[in-house]
Amino acid sequence: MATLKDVARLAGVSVKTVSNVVNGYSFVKPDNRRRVEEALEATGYRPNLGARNLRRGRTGFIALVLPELSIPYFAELAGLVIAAAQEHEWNVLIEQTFGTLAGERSALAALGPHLVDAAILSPEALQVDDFQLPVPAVLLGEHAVDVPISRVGIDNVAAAQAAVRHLVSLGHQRIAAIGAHPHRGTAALRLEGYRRALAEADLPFVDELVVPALNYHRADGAAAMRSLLDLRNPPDAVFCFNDLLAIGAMRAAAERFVRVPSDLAVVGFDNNEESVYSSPSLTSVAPDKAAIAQAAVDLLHRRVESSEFLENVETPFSLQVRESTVAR
Amino acid sequence: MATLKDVARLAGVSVKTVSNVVNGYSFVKPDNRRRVEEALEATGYRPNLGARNLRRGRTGFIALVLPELSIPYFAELAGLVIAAAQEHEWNVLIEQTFGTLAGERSALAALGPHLVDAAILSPEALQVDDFQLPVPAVLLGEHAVDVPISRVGIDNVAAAQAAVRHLVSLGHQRIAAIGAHPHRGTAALRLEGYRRALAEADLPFVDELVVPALNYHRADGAAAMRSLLDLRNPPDAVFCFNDLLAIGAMRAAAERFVRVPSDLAVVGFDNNEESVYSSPSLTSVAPDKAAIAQAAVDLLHRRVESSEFLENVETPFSLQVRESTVAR
DNA sequence: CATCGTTGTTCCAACGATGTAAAGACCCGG
DNA sequence: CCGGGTCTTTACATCGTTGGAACAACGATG
Repeated sequence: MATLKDVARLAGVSVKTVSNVVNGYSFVKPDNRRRVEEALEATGYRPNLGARNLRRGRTGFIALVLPELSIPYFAELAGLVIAAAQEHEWNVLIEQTFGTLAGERSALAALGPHLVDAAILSPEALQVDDFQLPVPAVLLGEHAVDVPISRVGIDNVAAAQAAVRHLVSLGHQRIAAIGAHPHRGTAALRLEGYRRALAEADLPFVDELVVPALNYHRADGAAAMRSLLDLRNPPDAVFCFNDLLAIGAMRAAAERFVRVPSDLAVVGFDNNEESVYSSPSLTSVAPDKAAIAQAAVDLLHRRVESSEFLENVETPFSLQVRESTVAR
Repeated sequence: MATLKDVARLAGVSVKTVSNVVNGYSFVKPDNRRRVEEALEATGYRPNLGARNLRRGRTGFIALVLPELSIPYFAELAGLVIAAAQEHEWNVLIEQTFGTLAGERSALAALGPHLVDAAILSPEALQVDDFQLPVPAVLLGEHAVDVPISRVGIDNVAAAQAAVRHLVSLGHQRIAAIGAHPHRGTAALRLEGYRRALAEADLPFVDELVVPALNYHRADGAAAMRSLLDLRNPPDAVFCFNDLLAIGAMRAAAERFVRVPSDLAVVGFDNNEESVYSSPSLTSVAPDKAAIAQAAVDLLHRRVESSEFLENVETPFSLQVRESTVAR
């Protein structure tokens, strides 16, 4: 593989002159520039990024730390982050934590300061002490603990409130919630939005209608729904804290011959592509994932470039109404 | 951040001795070793991977080039590849091609020889000339063109045949296929499996029952299904070349009040998690994705270490029978 | 014609790690 | 106490790149 030295020899100039041409330095004689460019062409020179970054003190990578790629929300987000990072000539390194404290800690430990320039984190279990990060970072979504790191995400309270308001507006009275979680920050906020929407409609907050979910997988949604359907007085609507829970809930409902939406309205959260094609299709809170990815990457880029302190960014969301809350 | 030099100064030895301790070189006096280890501990030294790799001529990264992370199959696979790569101390860099020739070419161009040690490719449009790769590579799945690169994947013909055989065994006579594609290698093989299964059951191969799909998204499956349902004599079963097509097909069927599986049996391919929870759940060919990821990474590792030439690897698959082909 | 400022180029050091060769410490037998 | 081998450590060069200083060439200025 050709190095600067090879190109320099071929063009009959010094290594530094070639470097200057490659990096767009202005003061190079047209004649030399031409010769260097020809030599670059002839050798097919590509800079050794490792060496360049060693010299520059940068790595050219950012880390994206998330629970699991098999969760559609994170897969979609990862795709968008990769695309956004490309604009800043960053490559993305994905670390999976599987939502465990140990997984998150080991992911953070792995990203030594020399491996990445910055990190985008989507933690679920980390504690305050863990946030001694060696590089600039952004948190996606909320987190229970209060740490001085910028956050990017939607207003979870307002989003949940909008979802439940929608159910209220359709006349539902016994509205359940699936996805309460002891440590997850977003869960607490979505629960708060649920609570507020009930309150403003003068509906009672009923403990038995709020079902926890330890993981946010389809199986957890199905299990939670089964327990709700077992109640003496089951709900007529359910707000799930993510789409996977909702898909699982709809599945459990179908198994009991409970019809959605006529017997039970369902709202999800995340607006996965999957939810558009399920039968029935799923009404869902739709965070602008592209905006989240873009904001997170841009924020990190400005932070790395200028080390300015940066605020949190609130991205927009919308409610996508589909069949699961209105009759076909 | 601490470097070898800092540690050496603190321990009162040369840089190389510290390097020797870090790399487990045997001949270090116990006394020095102890002092170095203390100094390592005290400084919290972490090697600069960029510098190490510059010296060693390796990068510590492999590329995973795939169409799109928002396609569940590739997201799940990516997660498994990341996990498998960790065992060899490799980090994974994901490049998305969006299934276009331009996208694939630019992804290949991006992975200069200095960026990654090896690459795992899942191409859909590349042509023979494009396979002048600067690093060892593995192809996932088949590809129409014949190039001297190891492949890892299942026997697509046999898998498709098993799927269609299953439909035949349930008594279906007019079995359609969705997903034919002019350039995609896997599409041709799955079509061949379909053809063979029909032939061995003495069923006719009917042109109008084979529907192409340019992309393998849910929308394409839905469109294809609609065209099949518009036929004067619609099929009583359909084999889709991936699960997304099948999900789309089931959705289109539901919209026309065609019941699955009683009016129409559906089989998919890939066994996405999504397919377990759809209503009805989807019968699907299940490639062993973990085995594919593991085999691809291991093969590359051996190739990089020893530069031995390596054969293709055929991984196992199974057929997961679910509600879409049997009555609930 | 000496001086100056601008422009263009080269040389050298450095980023942090490791391979090599050679020097130093140590122990043994003679 | 010396020669010779085995451990152990060190100095140095090197990977490919870039920043900075030094230097060279040049026309313009006084």
